Order: sequence, then structure tokens, then C-alpha cells
Amino acid sequence: MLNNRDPIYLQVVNYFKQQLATGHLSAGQEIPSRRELAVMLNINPNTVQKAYKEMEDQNLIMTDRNFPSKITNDQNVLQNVRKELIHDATVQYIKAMKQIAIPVEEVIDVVKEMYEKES
Amino acid sequence: MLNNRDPIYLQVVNYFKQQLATGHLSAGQEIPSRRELAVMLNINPNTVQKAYKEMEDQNLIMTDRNFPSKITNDQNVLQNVRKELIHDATVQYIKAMKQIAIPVEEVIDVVKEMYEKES
Amino acid sequence: MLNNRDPIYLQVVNYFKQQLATGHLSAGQEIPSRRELAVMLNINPNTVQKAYKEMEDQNLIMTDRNFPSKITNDQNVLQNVRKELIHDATVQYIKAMKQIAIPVEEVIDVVKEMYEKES
Amino acid sequence: MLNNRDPIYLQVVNYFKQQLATGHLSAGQEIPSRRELAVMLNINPNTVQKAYKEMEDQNLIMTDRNFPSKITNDQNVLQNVRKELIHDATVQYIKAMKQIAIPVEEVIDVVKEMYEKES
DNA sequence: GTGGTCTAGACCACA
DNA sequence: GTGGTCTAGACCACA
Repeated sequence: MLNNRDPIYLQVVNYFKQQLATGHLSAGQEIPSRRELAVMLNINPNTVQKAYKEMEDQNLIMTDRNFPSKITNDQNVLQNVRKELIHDATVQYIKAMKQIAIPVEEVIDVVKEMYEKES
Repeated sequence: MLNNRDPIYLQVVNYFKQQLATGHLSAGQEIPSRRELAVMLNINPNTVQKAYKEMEDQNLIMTDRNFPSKITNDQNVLQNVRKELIHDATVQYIKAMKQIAIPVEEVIDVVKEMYEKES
Repeated sequence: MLNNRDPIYLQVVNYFKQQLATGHLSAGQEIPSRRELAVMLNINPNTVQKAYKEMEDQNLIMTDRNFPSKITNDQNVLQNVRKELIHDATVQYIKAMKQIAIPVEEVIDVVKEMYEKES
Repeated sequence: MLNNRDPIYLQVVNYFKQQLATGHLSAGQEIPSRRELAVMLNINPNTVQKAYKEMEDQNLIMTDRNFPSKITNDQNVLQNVRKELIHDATVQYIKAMKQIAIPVEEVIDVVKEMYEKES
């Protein structure tokens, strides 16, 4: 699951966002404890802590003292996760394509073509 | 031209790749000397050197003793720059979209829609 | 270990190639950190970094985040190091001998003779 | 004749040494003037001057005021040129081979083999 | 003027 | 602790 380029804690955050966007995680659901996840992913507990802290800052999860963290119940936040992931990736992509002056038709052709190939 | 996220030297490399992909730079053309570009971009000459070294390693430029570097004459390399920029950005984009299970139709709608908005 | 003619960072690269060619270093083995080697050789850490970057570009070493670099596991690359060192040196040598028209028999006599003398 | 790696003036010096070692130039013979050679090789006259200065320092040529430079008449020097070229190249080569522990038999096999292939 | 190397030293993210 | 980036500034060979 982890690559060697991006910071691990951000990869963890992103993984949870994907789970939310796809509905594999939903409001109020418990997520693994810091220690559990650290063991599961074979990474440093501090790194998990940093990821969870980031998610708390973004109101994606909430943590009550002595309880496992849970996915937020704020539907607004949850619905925005998917939109935001799509929006950010698309903005970045289109920016790159415009910088090299690719017309929209060619972009769409490439996307269509590669969407099937790529695993 | 420069942002604060990516390493400066990579942004410089990328800038030249864009210029090649769009045809604003072409085979055999001289590029600014290390010192000149450093002044133009207000960065350290060593950073420019690092960028140029990277481009040299990728065969994008060639350097004769005591002359400013020039764009390679290898048409093969030059034609690949555009393809590579498109390919890499698209692979990354599609990967992100698939991870959150966006069907190809929705992706294309979003791309079309945002392609006009975004500056 | 270092001479005054060739760039230091290339001498470092060459040293590691020799260690690989002789089997003193092998697949997966850790090499000293940038800082350690800099202290050992009494050179600047940036110079070591430049050498390691070069080795990374040649796929001789690989680097995981926050870990010391390791010798590549790519057996193909490793086996080529020895061959390449022999080949490059021999090509250069023979070229020099041919330029002054030394017949192969004389070359071999000289090599045999000097191979024992030279330390 | 010129490569892009070594200093041009040293390549010029080396060219004359080769001509001497092979007997294509011999004692007392006139060599081209600075200006002539600069034009012939399309290089800067200062570079030729530097090369000739180097050859004078090594007593390979002698220059009388207002006359073209000539090859030295010192037979001792002339005979040493060939020996020196062979010796220096062989020392360097053997040093490289020993550093990677190639036994003399293998070295000779490689030399024999490549002596025919290489142009 | 050109490209290239090197040091000293600061600073960064990450674990 | 790890790797990586960047600046300031000196210095080199070469043309």
C-alpha cells in the first residue's frame, strides 16, 4: 500500500479519505487504534499518530479520551471528501495538460484509452 | 514561475520539458548559461547547475566545453518529452480516480467542465 | 584513497564500484550514511551526497526513506560492474597502444612484465 | 581528432607525441605555425600556444625567434617519447586491473581478444 | 566569458 | 538519527 515517495503519514491520511469516499468507512465507525494500525502497516506509531492528528484537524475523525477514534458524524464533511479528492486531482491534472497546451479533445481521448489499460 | 512545494531544481527541469513539449524550445537551440538563469530566476547558480545536470542525464541537453548548453538534436528524445508528460500525468490522475471508484463517464464530465473554468 | 586529479565524488563512485567488482560489497548490504562517510574521508557531506546520487542514478544503490542506502539487489547490474570496469579500462588502453602502433605481442610482453613489478 | 573530455591543449600535445612515437615526425622537422594549426583544427590560437609551450617545456620542440618551431634534435628525448607513452598507459591500466583483482591471465586474454575487435 | 567542483553551514521532512 | 535541498562564496580549467 505504501510507496516510497510521499510522506507515510500523508499516505495514511489519503488511504482513509479513499475509504470514506468509496463508502468503505462511514459515519461513526471505529477505526483501528494507533498501535494496531502501526503493527498492521509495519510503521512507526508516531507516524500513525501524526496521520490521525491530521485527520482530526480536518474533522474527519474524532477521538474521545480512552476510546478508539471514530469517523466523524458530520455528513457535510463526509460528502465533501469525495468531491475534494476529485476536484484536487482534476485541477492538478488539467493544469499540467494546459501547461503543455493539450486540447481538451486529446486529453479525453487519452483518459478514455488509458482508463481501461491501467490496472 | 516557482512554487514552494517541489524542489526548485526539479521545477526548472520541468519548465524546460514544458518548453520542449510545446515547441517553444527546439533541437540545437542554446539555453541560458547557469549564471544567467540563476540571475533571471533569482536562485543560486548551484541550483541551476543541479537542474542542468539532471537534464544532461536525461539527454535533454548537451554541453560542449566552454559553450552554453544546447537542446539535444536527438529527435527521439524530444518527441518523447511530450508523450511522457502526458502519460505520467494521466497515469497518476487515473490511478487516483480509480482508487475512489469514479466511473470513466464521470471523470470525463469533470474534466470537460473544469477544462474551461480553470485558468 | 583520494588523489588530486579526478573529482572527489567520482573517486568515491569508483571506489564503490571496485568494492562491488571484488565482492567486498554485495547485494542488499548497507553502506555508510552520507555523514559517516564524509567524516571517514574528511570531505564535505554534500560531496558524498553527489557521489551517492550518481550511484543511485546508475542503479548501484537504492535508498529507502530514513534508512542508509543499500547496494542494489539487481544481480544484472552488479555483474555488469566488473565487466564494465574491465571493458572500459581495456578499451582505453588498447586505443592508446594502437595510436602508437604497438603490436599486440609487445603489448602483452609489457603487461606481463609490469604486472609483477607494479605494487 | 578532438574529444570533448580532455583539455584541448593536452590532446594537441598528445597528438604530437603519437606522431613522434610512430616516426611520422622526426628530429629537426618543422611543425605548423600556431596560426596554421589553429585554423586546421578550428581551435583558438591561444590553445595551440599553450600546447606548444607545454611541448617546449618537455623539450619536444624548439622555437627560434621568427622561425617555425621544429622537433628537437635530442635523440634521447625522442626515444623516450614512445617508451613513456607505453609505460604511462600500462601503469594506469595495470593499476586499474589490480584494484579489482583481475589475474594477469585474464587481463591478457581480454587484451588479445579486444585488440582485434576494436577499431 | 563558459561549465564544473567543493566547502561550510543552514534548514527541511521524516521516523 | 536518516536522506535531501539550497545558498553563499571560493576556486578551477579552459577559451
